[in-house]
Amino acid sequence: MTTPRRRDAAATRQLLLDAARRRFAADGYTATSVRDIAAEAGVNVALISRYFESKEGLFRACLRGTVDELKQTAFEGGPRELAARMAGAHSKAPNQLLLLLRSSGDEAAERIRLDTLASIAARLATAAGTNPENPQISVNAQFVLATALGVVILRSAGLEPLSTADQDQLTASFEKVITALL
Amino acid sequence: MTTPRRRDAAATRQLLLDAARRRFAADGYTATSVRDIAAEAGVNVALISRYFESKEGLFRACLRGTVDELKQTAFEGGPRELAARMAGAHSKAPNQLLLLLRSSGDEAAERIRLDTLASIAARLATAAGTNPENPQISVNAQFVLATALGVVILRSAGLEPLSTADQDQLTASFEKVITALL
DNA sequence: TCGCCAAGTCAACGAGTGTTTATGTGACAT
DNA sequence: ATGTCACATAAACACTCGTTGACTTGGCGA
Repeated sequence: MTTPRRRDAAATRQLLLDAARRRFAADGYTATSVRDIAAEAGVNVALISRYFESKEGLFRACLRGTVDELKQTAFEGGPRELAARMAGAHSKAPNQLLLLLRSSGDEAAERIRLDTLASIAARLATAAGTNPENPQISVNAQFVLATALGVVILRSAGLEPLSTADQDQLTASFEKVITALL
Repeated sequence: MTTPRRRDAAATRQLLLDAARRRFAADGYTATSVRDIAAEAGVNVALISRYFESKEGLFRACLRGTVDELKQTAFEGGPRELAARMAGAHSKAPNQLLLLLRSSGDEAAERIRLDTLASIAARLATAAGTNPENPQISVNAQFVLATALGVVILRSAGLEPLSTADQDQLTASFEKVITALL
């Protein structure tokens, strides 16, 4: 095992990715400048273009990471487990979900965003065990997704008492929505 | 009745307001430039500063209009009426709700935004007739609001089948959420 | 009819944007 | 110890942003 190098391309790349995810999720794409990201990461601005080609490239890389993480999370179990998992995602990694709502104007990124959202809703519908062919069920599953996203937004906006609600309260509300819709 | 004047300050002011509402709601605050708004309104850019003092002033004016309209809409009746009213708002004036989610970075506007959202949730809770002192009820009411906002976002993003769902389908799903939570 | 003032136009400003280019520099292989 | 090259930096680029001031023009009152 080598001691951490002072000049490590992979490490600084990761620093940029982490900083960008936080900034993009918090302030949105256009409101975040590459200088903001570089400053938060503690590296030089030019490295963004070097490692990610462009600001859009950096955003796509952030999105790719989020999509990968979401693909790994399993949607299984009854409504109670599903609700608990959702509430956990809110307190653990709210940035992941927020990022899916940030529009960049880039065509490719927008398609990834939409496909990911649709995929989550579809997995929700099938996990619920209800007939996925029923169109009303699809709408209901996307309603559940809408609820989860709306909660993330309102919490990040600082709306009380939602933003300080503990995990049990979130789980209870989520469970009611899920059982009612799926 | 006078013929419409070619140079009408009030009329051009309204043109700017309408264009700004559309643009801000669709693309967000920072992603929308004053030149975009002026072009869509068909007027000169300098008139924004003249009539609204600044871009922030124009945004505040848009927000004020939305808040006024929302204050006039009544939240009364049973879950079915509430659900129908919500579904109607989505097909009629989605921009109004979207605008409440657009952050401008301006302190005053942000406070108006948050206060309005909290007020809607509170009115939802009291309209449901349940005990508003129960903290879990407050969270549930804000969950209903979160669902409504999430649906607006997903619809504006073009997520199928949600964005092409008709009013009856939306009403049915909203009703399930409302009865489950309130 | 004509002067006046509100309504609208135009060009420019400084600040901030994303990106690139030339230059520096630290750490490993020899 | 030193040469070398990937890693990093700083300065500058061209461009867009919001805003401002001087200018023009249209339409109503006298």
